[in-house]
Amino acid sequence: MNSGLVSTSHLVLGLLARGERHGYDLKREHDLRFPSARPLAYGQIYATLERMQRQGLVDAVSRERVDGPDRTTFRMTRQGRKELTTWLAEVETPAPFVTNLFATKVTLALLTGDEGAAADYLRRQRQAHLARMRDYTRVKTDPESSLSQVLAADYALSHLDADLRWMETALDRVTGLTEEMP
Amino acid sequence: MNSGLVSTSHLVLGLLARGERHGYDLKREHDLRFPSARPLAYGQIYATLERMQRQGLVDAVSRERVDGPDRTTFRMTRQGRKELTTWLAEVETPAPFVTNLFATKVTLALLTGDEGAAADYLRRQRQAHLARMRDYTRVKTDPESSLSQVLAADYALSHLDADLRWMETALDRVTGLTEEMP
DNA sequence: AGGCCACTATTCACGGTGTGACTAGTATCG
DNA sequence: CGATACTAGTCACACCGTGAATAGTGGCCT
Repeated sequence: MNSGLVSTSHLVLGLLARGERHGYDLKREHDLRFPSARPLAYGQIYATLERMQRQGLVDAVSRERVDGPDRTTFRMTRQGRKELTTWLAEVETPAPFVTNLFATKVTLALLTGDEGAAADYLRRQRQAHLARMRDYTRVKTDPESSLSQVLAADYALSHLDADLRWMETALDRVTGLTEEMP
Repeated sequence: MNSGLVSTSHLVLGLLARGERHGYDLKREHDLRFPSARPLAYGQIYATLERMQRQGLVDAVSRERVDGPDRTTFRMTRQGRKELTTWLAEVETPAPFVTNLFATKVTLALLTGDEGAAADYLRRQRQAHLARMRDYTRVKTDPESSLSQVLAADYALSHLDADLRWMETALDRVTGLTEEMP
């Protein structure tokens, strides 16, 4: 399940859909619209814009100075618009492979022959997840929380819970395994 | 929730824990141990090994020819062993931010002012998820499936279900929104 | 008046990460 | 004896992100 990755280009494209923007602007708009999302660095935006320009998705409109240093304004090209609508309509096919970090760690721990380490890891990881879930639950019940924060918390909670259920069964299996050993 | 990323170095380190290996070997062992995982390209392994060597995590042991082209055998250094055990014991702190691809798409679709597209996307994404879930359910009930496949399917299913629940509420919200419009 | 800080806006060098094409040796099979 | 498949690795390249550096403007405090 890697269906959690958002390409920076598409993000920028989406933010440009409403009109011309310069890099600094895009960054602030991003932070405003996606407060709970993965942080986006300034440098990242400029680098992405340059790549997108090379690919013909955006155009540098103007270069002028308004109360401060020079700013370069960008707009979507027709091709960019097309790419955006395609992407927005495109269903994300959940990856045909499964990336489960916990399973990988446990498997590798067992491979090195250390069942104790595997079980220990699982127990501590479970504790960490439970703690994180308590945090999100607090966000949900906090009347100060914004709607988008509550929605993000909901999403996070259900995925943490999914992880947790996997860990419980794995733990049963691993401890069962070690107890069988003489 | 980006707790689904496995760094290639750690993976390689784990596979090297049982003894010396050369790149080609590592690739095959990976495919054997992690059949449901993200595919790992040969080139990726060699590149990773080189970086790890630079970082002092592995050593090139020997360079010899055995029934075929030259092969370079690698082994973990003491530092590599240490890094591995640290990593294996290290609890993954779920990211402090939430990456929700579906939410991002819907938000951007709404930003461009296209509620229809947003709702439409959600409906089709839901269908895709349901289809994928049927696939995994089939894997689970298939007596031919290996244990690791069943476990992977379990994990995938619960996460797909978590996504699905998020999409259902989002869909209610978006369609409610468009119906309010004149 | 002078100094400092905060904000705006961008650039640059660099490093990790992965991809696809290519080379090259050996074995096998018809 | 030629084609093919498997083994093993190299290389050039592109993407993506980071942190530091640069540079202009305005405001505030003393």
